[in-house]
Order: sequence, then C-alpha cells, then structure tokens
Amino acid sequence: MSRGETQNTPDRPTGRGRIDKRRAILDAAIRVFAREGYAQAGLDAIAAEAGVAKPTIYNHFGGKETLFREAVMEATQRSSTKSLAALEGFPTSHPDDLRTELEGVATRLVACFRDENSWALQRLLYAETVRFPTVFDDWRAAGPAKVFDALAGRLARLANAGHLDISEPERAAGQFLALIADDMPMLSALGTRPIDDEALRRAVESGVETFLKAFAVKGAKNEDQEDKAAP
Amino acid sequence: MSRGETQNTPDRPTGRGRIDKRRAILDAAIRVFAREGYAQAGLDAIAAEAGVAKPTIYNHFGGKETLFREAVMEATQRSSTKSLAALEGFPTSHPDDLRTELEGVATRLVACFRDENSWALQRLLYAETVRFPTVFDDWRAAGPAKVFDALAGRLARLANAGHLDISEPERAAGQFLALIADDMPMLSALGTRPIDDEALRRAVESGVETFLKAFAVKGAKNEDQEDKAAP
Amino acid sequence: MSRGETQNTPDRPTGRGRIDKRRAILDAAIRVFAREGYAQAGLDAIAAEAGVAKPTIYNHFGGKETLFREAVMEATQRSSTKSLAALEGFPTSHPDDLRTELEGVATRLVACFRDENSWALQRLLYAETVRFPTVFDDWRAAGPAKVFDALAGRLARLANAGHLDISEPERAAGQFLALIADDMPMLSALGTRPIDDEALRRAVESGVETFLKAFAVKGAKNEDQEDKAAP
Amino acid sequence: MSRGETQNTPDRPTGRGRIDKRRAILDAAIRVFAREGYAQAGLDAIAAEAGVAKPTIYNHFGGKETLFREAVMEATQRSSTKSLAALEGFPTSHPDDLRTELEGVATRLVACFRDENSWALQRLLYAETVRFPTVFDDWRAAGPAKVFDALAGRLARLANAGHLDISEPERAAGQFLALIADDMPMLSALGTRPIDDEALRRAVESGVETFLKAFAVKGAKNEDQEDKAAP
DNA sequence: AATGAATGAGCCTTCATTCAT
DNA sequence: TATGAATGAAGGCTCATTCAT
Repeated sequence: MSRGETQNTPDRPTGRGRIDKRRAILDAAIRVFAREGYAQAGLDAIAAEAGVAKPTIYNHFGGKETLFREAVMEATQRSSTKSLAALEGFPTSHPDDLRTELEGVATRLVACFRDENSWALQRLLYAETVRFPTVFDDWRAAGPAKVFDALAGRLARLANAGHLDISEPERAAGQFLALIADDMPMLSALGTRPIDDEALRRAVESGVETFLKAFAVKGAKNEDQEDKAAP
Repeated sequence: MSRGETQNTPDRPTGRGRIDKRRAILDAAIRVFAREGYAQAGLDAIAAEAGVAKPTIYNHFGGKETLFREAVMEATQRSSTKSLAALEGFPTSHPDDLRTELEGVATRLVACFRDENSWALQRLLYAETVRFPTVFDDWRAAGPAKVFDALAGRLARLANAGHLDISEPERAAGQFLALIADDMPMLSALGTRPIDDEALRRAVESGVETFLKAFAVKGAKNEDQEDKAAP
Repeated sequence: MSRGETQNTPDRPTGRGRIDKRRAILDAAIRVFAREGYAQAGLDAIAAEAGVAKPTIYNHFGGKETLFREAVMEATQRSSTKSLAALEGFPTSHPDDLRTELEGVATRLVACFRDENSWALQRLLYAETVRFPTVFDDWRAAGPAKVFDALAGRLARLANAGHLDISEPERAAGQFLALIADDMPMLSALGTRPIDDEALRRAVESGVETFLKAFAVKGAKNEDQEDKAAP
Repeated sequence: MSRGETQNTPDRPTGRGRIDKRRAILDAAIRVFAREGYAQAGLDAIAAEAGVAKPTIYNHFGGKETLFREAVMEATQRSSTKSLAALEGFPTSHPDDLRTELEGVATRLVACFRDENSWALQRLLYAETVRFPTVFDDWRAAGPAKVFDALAGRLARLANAGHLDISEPERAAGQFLALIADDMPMLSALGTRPIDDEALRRAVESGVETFLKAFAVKGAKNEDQEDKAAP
C-alpha cells in the first residue's frame, strides 16, 4: 500500500503472481547487490535467488541499472520507515527525565542504523554514487532527510518549551546524530561485522551525555547533573 | 629503508624506470579504482592511465587484487601522513585561546578529510570491505587509528594541564571528530561533489562550539564564554 | 533415451537448434583439437568453425576441458562403431577360405584405422593422456577394448571349430592386430600423410600370411599352403 | 663430440659454462615439453628448471620452435644409441639357441622402448607432427629407421645362414617389432603408467614364439619345437 | 507473462619475444 | 654472454542483453 505501482486488482491471482515475482526480484536484488556490489552482482545470481528466469527481470525492470535504482529505493523506504518509527513518542508531552528520553530515541535510532539493510544501503551508496549520482539524491530525500527533519523538529519543540538550550535545531539534530552514531562504522567495520552491544550502549550513553552537557538548560531543576551542580 | 621511495638519483637511469613505473601504476590504480570501483575497474584502463603495458602490472603486482591492496595502502599512507601533520603544533605549549586552537586543528583535519584521495579511500572501503575484510583492518591501523590516537593523546595532555574537562580522552577525541566532520558525507554527496566552503566552515565552527560547551573547564578565566557567562 | 541423439522431427524447430548446435560444436571441436592439440586449440576457432558464438560452447559444455572430453568420447563412439561393424560377418559359418576371410577383416579394420577420425583420436590421446588420464581409460573402454574383445571372441570360435590353432585367443587377437596394423603409424607419419594404398595392401596381406603361418592348423586340407607344403 | 656445434676449446672454462648452460636448457626443455606438450610448455618453466634466464634460451636457440626441434633430436640421439646398443651381439656367430637369442634382443629392445625418454618422444611426435612435419622425418631417420635397418640386416644375415626362413627381411623386422612391442602402449597407458613387468615379459615371450612359428626353418634340428615336431 | 537459448563485448591473465644493460 | 624489465597478442571465461517460443 505504501509504494505499490500497478496493483490494480489484488483479488486476481494473476496480478498477485506478478506482484510476488516483482517483490521476489527486488528482495533478491538487494541481497545480491549488497553482497557483491553493483558491478560484481550478476543478474544470473539475482534471478536464481529470486527463483525466476533472467528475462523476467527485464520484463519487470528493463535492465540492471533500473533494477538497482528500484531496489535501493525499496530498501530506503523500509529503512526510513523504521527510523521514523523510532522517533515516535519523542519527546513525550512531559519530558521529565530528558536524559532518559534522549537515550531512548538514541538507542532506537542506533538499532535502526545497525540493521543489515541499512548498512547495505550505506555501502552501496558509497560505492555507486560516483556512477549513479541521482541515486544518492533520491536516497537522501527519502531516507536521511526525513529522519533528520523529524528529529530537528522535535528538538525545536523541546527548545521552545524550554527543555533544551538550542539556537539552531537543525545543527543540533546533526550533532546529536553524530554524537550517538559516528562510532558505528568503525565499531562494525563498515557494517561487515557484528557490533559489541555493550560498547555500542556506552557510546550512545556517552553521546547523550555530551549532548546534554552542551545543550541542557543551565540551572534547570530536573536535570541530573548532580555531579557538577554546585549549590 | 632498503628500497626507498623517492631516492633522488636522476643520474642513474638504471632501476629508475622500474620505480617510476611502479609509482605510475599505483597512482593510476587509485584513480581508476576510486572512479570505477574494484569490480568495474579494468586493468586495461589502469595500464593506459599509467602509460604502461598490461603485463607490466602483473610483473609488479601479480594481479588485480594485490594491486588493489597496495594501491589502497599507498593512498592510506599518504592520507594518514597528511592528517598527522595537521595535528602538529596542537596544542601549543601555552593554549591561551583554546577555541581558536581547536578551530585550527579542526579546519586542518577537515581539509585533509575533504581531499579527493581521502574520499576515494572512504568509498573504496565501504564498497569492498565485504570482499576484502583485511583491507579494512590494514587501513584502519595505518590511517584512522593513528590519527585518532594522536588526537586523543593531545586532548589528554590538555586535560591533564587543566585546560579541558575530559575524563575519557579517547571518547572525547571520537566526539570531537564526529562533531566537526560528520556532516561532510552529506555535504559532499559522499565525496562526489565539491563542498560549499562557507557551509563547511560554519559546521566546523559550530562543532568546536558544542565541543567546548561540553568539555570546557567551568569557571576558567581564559575562556571566551562571555555570551553565557552570567554576571 | 530421455534426450535422444538423432530424434528426427524436422518439423518441430523447437529444440532442434539446440541439438544441431551441440552437434556442430562437437564436430568442430574434434577437428580443431585434432589439428591444433588441446592447449593450442582456441575456443574462438572452434566456435567459428561450428558457426556459433563462444558463450554457446559454455552453455552446452561448461568449459574447454569438458568439451574436450565429450568430443573425444563422441569420436571414440563413432570410431568404435565402425570398427565393430568391420568385424560383422567374420567368421562366416563355413570359413572355407580362411586366408581370404582374414584378409577381409584385416582390410576392413585397417580401413577403419586409417580414417582421419581415428588418427585424430590417436594423436590427441598420445598428447593429452599425461594431463587427462581418465580420458585414456574412457577411450580404451569404449573403443579398442570392445574391438579387441570382439576379435578375440571370434578367433576363439574359429579355434574351437578347429579352423585355427590358437591357445590364447586374446594374445592371438593382439598379435593379429599388431601384424596387420603396426606399420600404419610409420607409413602415414602418425596419420598426417596419406598412406600408399598398395603398400598398405601388401602389409596387410603379409601380416595375414605371417599370422596364418603361426596359427594355421597343421595338416588341414583346406589351407592354401601349397607353396610350403612338401610332398 | 657426436653433435657439438661450437665447442672450440673445451679447456677454456668460458666455453664450458656455455656448453653446460646449453645442455641444462636442453635437458630442462625435454622434461618440460614431455610433461606439458609443446603449446602448454612455457619458456618460463624451462628457464626456471634449467636455472637460466629466459633470454639466455633465445641466445642459444633463437626461439621456442628451434628449442623444441633440438631438444627432440637430442632425445632421439640418446634413445637411438640405446636401441642400437641393444642390437649389439645379435645374432651371435653361432646362434645355437635362436629362441633364446631372439628373446634376448626382444627383451633388450623392449627395455629401451619402455624408457621414459622414449615415451616422451613418442607422445611429443604424435602431438606435434601435424604442426612440425619435418620433426617427424628427422626423428624417423635418426631413430627408428636406424634401429629398423639394423634389425633387418641382422635377420637377413640369419636367413642367409639358413637359421631363419625369411624372404623379406624388412617385413620380418617390422613384424618382429610389432609382435614384441605392439602391446606396450596399451599396457602402459601410452607410457604414462608403469608397466607390469611380468605381463610385459610374457608378451615378449609370446611374440617371439609367434615369430618363430612363422619364420623358423622347418625341419631344422636345433629348434625347440618339440611340442610340434613329430618324428 | 515467462522462459530457454544464444550472443557481442569485455575482462583477467599468460606467453613468446625483444630491449637495454 | 646473461639478464631484469617490458610488451603485443591472444586465450579462456563471464555477463548483460535479446530473440523466439
């Protein structure tokens, strides 16, 4: 429903089969592209993994490049939806414990970023933006930009409500993301190895800590800066 | 030291040709690999761009994979050397104006990161770490790890001297880098488009600002926190 | 039997192309392999001679080695069939004139051996048994072994009927073949030059003569040993 | 001394080194050609096995083809010399026991034929006579023809002395060789596997037996045809 | 709509040969 | 003389794409 194209009469089994094949091809394509890269990925492998014949891919997508673009956008949709969901409920209407709330979003976001699908996109984009510049733009608009805007908006709301001392919400959003997630590529070898959960948790916690030290409202009563708050 | 790199003896043509060709091949290889990716890069193109015959590449490197590894490490070396040089002289023995000094290193580091060579490495690593896991480890050890350690050491020295309030220097180094450089991939479309100088300057400045708000020594006399210093 | 060989249904173009191409490739392959040897033979040449594109060879045979094996076995099959046919009708139920009969089979067999196809196999096997030992075993089992056994059986029958004085039929079969065909490699420069028909005829005749001198039943009435039979 | 070319002053160590290298190259060449075949054999491998640099081969032989020709002829010389030596002393001046004498030569000849060097020649000639017709002629003249003639001459002498009943000595020589050696290719898989000694011995013995049955002088007193000689 | 078969183009690699020392 | 270095040519194999069914 979110991104269907034709899907005219879902009750017709004919249409279903076609949809199913299209979906199977896209799924196989993302996997193979992520595993092999664009140039190395073979349509043979994709066709085999999708359980269809090679020409069927051409019937549906016209060629390798279009398949790549559509597969990337499909994965972007999935990834973006998850990330936006991670922002739901933040901030609460009464952000009593801001640190806990920030750690909550941060943890949920990081959980999205560490998803295999997300890394696959990351690697494919780094690898192929030179050859397919528009893919990057489409990805940014459908993925990171949405998340970024949503986060900035929420931070702005918190600032307006006097819970944070932020003058440029977009800058703050970027720095928040940087502080909680910039370690991940190194921790996971660019997404190719499992991340140590504990190390990741500490990095997130520490990122939030730094963010709060920089943007917390000074003299606020509900902050847990007991270690530095002198009477 | 046995087989130096530069070895400036232009009077002896013997052996020079070999060194020159090797170097020409490595240079061409990085360019072509960065432009096309590992799988898509053709040894034909590399040979042509290096001005040598294809078998010469095999005489020197044995094959495509080894050439890739050596080219990456060569570029890593260059990149790492530049970045380490950017850290030279930081901090000065008397860091009177810490903000200015931090902006200095940040600006110099960011200048390194925006270098075409650096982006090429970044893209190649994201693209090929799945296939060549050891390349990632070698790169990290010879590049980012060195810069990271050097920066962490310098921050630790500043903290020990009472100029910064840092408990975990390595964490602070990571967050410093994140704050000043995390924007770059998006600003430059993963290194494929020229960065807006002014936008980059503001991002660096803002990153340093946030870093200082989080790690500056509270109540210090030489800090320029006049905007927040309450009377 | 599931996928027959000839399957004469020229009205159904479906699938015929496949069979035809496969056959054309095998034919071309034997020719080129025989002419150039395994290593020197190029798949380009085979494809051109077969009138197909190079990848078609890979679709059908998977690679050069498999193509070689199948081409050799195909030629072996053809050769073996011919040789076995040459043994048909020998001996007749009433071998009145044994010399004439032996000269008949000998002549027919030698005609098989001098076939270009047979020489091609011979040369390929001598050349490549070092590299492909199993090819030799397969060839022997499908070719010479069959002919040899058939001949030995027929000689045994003649011996049992009292027409020849043979104690070891297999040995006699080998010696018969040696006597009638051992000259051929030298006469034809290992199959690379046309054999002088008259020389070959005399060699066969002489071989049979010697065979008979060694294995004819002494004192038999229907032998034409009038020249040596002393009163 | 037999086939030296330059070899002006063998006392000069300079000349010795040259001779040694030439010889080392020839030895390596025969080995590699025999093992790999002409097309597959690499000059790299030959140079490495000979312990010289590749251009040295060109200095000595001019190219791959000439090296092949000379290596083959060198091996032919060796093989031919051995085979001729096997004929020495046959027949003795008083051939009392002809069977034993024939089995002696046969055994000695077969021992030559089963030599690795001899098989290498055989395989190379079968493989390359199509491409190098003159090599075959040179080989035949320097090798088999000599042996054949020598054997035919000796058989003729025996016939003239009344010890054998042979009208065409050359034909008899060919048939003798065929009878004692025609089994060898099959027994040894064209020289690629060790021959069963006992099987070979029986084949030789049986070949001589057949030869004698065909060419022994009838009614001779010193023949061991006790099984057939009726009083 | 889906597929088996076929293909033109291209790539990695190897090799016989030559050049300059 | 002997060699390290370089190269033009060619070979085996793969792949994205199309045709006919």
